[in-house]
Amino acid sequence: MTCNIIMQKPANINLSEYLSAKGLRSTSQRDAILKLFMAAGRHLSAEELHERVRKAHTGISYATVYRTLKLLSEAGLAKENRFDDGFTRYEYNSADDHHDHLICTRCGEISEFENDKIEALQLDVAKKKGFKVRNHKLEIYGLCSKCQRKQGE
Amino acid sequence: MTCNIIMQKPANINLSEYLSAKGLRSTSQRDAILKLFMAAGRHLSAEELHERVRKAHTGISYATVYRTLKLLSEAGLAKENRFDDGFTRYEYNSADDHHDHLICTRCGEISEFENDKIEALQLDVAKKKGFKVRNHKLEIYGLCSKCQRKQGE
DNA sequence: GATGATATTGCAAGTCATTTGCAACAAGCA
DNA sequence: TGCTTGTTGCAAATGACTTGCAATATCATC
Ligand SMILES: [Mn+2]
Ligand SMILES: [Mn+2]
Ligand SMILES: [Zn+2]
Ligand SMILES: [Zn+2]
Repeated sequence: MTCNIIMQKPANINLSEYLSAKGLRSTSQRDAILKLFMAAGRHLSAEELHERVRKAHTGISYATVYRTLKLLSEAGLAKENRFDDGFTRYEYNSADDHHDHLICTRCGEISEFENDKIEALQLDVAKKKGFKVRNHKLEIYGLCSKCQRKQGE
Repeated sequence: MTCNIIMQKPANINLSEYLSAKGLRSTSQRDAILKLFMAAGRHLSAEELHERVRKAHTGISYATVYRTLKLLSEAGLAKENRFDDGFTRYEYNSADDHHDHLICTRCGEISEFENDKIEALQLDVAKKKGFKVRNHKLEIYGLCSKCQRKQGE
């Protein structure tokens, strides 16, 4: 018997601990934003997250969403992605997760993949150039299967 | 006996032909910008190009550099790159050239590579998901060999 | 070579996502 | 409860890039 609910792997960071360790404060806004950020699917823009946040907790400002998203990124709870659509998208950063993205340019769907061979080949390439890799970004743009069918509509 | 001078492969497009085919006009600004764009190393921002252009031909505006860069991209003579440093960088687009980038986050050096295995594996990944690839972007960020030596300075 | 329709330019002003100054406010320790 | 200092909402600022517009230049036509 398996669990069909998609579970988010827990992050290796706890927000309240991070905050108090840094002399920062827990606020209802931060709690609300983190909660909705985790509950939401991945790859939200600040605007999309703000929209969800304001529905549940009126009065939370745009600026606070931005500031909190930056905080979460610094804390390691969020990861920033700049795809080719003009704004930054954030995704929940579960522990030790690395993946790259397939992005549908028609409907915006973003799917994820991991490929150890590609990762290894990247290191080979870098090694040949004496380059020390810190991070990388692989984005594949095109049409998802649904949108291929819809082509020509 | 080999040629040590790095030669730019010729583009498959000629600007004046492109312009007249589209009912557009050749101007001294466009000529100057293209000339300096090609002469310069790769991956220039609009600002960097404008700086070079204004040194040689006073009076050419920022807006014209931007407009010309967009024109060159549409003509297939330039390629836009959005790395993680906040602005668009353009590179001369020689015929049938595809490559990916290694970017030094300390000095900004950008080097290029091609790796057929990685390209093939990307297609495999996409195929498994029923995804039709249109283009992709692989950027490896880290430290170039020079900057590794300078670390700690 | 002069003419005229229209593309192009420089400038200033406008976009748009994101950031920031600031005064009102709230967390958390004493 | 009081007080220090971090946090918020709002509006204004940023900064890369774009655009409206009047002046100017190109080029097909005469
Ligand atoms: Mn992702
Ligand atoms: Mn390149
Ligand atoms: Zn799609
Ligand atoms: Zn370097």
